[in-house]
Amino acid sequence: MKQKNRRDEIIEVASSLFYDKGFNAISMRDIAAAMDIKAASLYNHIKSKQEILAEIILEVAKEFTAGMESVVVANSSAIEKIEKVIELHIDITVNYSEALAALNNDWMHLEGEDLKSFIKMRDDYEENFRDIIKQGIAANEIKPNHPEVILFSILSSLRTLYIWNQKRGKIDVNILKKDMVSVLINGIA
Amino acid sequence: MKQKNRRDEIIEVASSLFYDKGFNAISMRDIAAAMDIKAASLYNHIKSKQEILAEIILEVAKEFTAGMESVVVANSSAIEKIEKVIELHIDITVNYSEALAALNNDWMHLEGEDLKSFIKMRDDYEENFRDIIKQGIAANEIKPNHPEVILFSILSSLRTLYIWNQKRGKIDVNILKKDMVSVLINGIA
DNA sequence: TAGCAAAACTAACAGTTGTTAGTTATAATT
DNA sequence: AATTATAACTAACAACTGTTAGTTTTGCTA
Repeated sequence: MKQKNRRDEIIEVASSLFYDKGFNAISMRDIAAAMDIKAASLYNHIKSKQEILAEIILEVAKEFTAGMESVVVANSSAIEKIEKVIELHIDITVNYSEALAALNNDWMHLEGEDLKSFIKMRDDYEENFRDIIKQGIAANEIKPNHPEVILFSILSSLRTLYIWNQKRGKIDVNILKKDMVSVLINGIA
Repeated sequence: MKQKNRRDEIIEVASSLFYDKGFNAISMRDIAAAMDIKAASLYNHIKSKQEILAEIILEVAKEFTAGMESVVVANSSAIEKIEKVIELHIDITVNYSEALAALNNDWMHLEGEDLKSFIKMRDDYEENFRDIIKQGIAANEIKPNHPEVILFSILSSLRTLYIWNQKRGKIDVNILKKDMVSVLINGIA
């Protein structure tokens, strides 16, 4: 098997640079400089700049897809499922905080098959979430507001958590889970 | 007074191109092509690409600042103030949907004084919002969850509203206001 | 110590970037 | 009809982009 250490290092360094300025503002020479090598040397380990982006984004996207699938098949109430989704996002945020910036802001710079499969994963994910909410409304667990408003209110908070979790002194993960579940499900008032 | 029509047109076209791919992925030649002129001609109306970005972002940022200031001085309960902030975001989203993409995703590409004043406006805005929440907790209007969690849960939803409001068939503004207030303040359960 | 694969290097490519200088066309005003 | 401001144009710049070809260094294994 191909040795992967150096390649992973490139992807990690790139993630961290993309985090601050985005994919298009970072050049291959920037990535190389951050590793104290020359840009051409990167190509001993990776095929293209695109490949780096795809690697970063699709790895996390697959985590979300897998996590959502295990929530969907569980035998739980809608509210319990939403709690599980909230916890899923928090766990991924803690483990992949830098990759999440690329996933949120640079996915549109993916190309070809990578772009297509990202969009499919994202749409499927949202559709699963929407179904959970609709079932919750049908079962009188969830107030009958516009499902789309509920979906995007929760999902927006979860998707941008990565910004806040590093901006302010990191809140303990368990307190964060408890408080987010409380705020997003029971409201603030 | 200098005639501003053509200049505004450039900024509008640029906004719309930045919306899809971000500031760095759009060249001056792209903007010019979208207006059926040559890139060099743009410089009869604007000083630099940076100026376009600053114009787009700072105009909306000032709207938020002004709106928040009028909420802060109002003689209302914390919950009423938060309702007003939600409505402020929805109104701005409807009127400036394309500029909001730049504000959210490309603010870090501002430079010098523009960057400094954007960050100051953003920090002040968040600080005002945080204070409203803290007052609400102190007055027993708001449940005593971590103020930062409440702040970012609401603000994340509001800040990314521009994506959803165009993605799905636009929901009527008044229904949107009612439902968002309901979901964000009273929760979904 | 010799051989070899991994991973660095230098040099260069063709294309793109934001921007400037200098010039011409357009259209309104005198 | 002549003047003038506005806004377009062509041409070019220096710097930067992702990437490649070919070469040298590095460090492990035989």
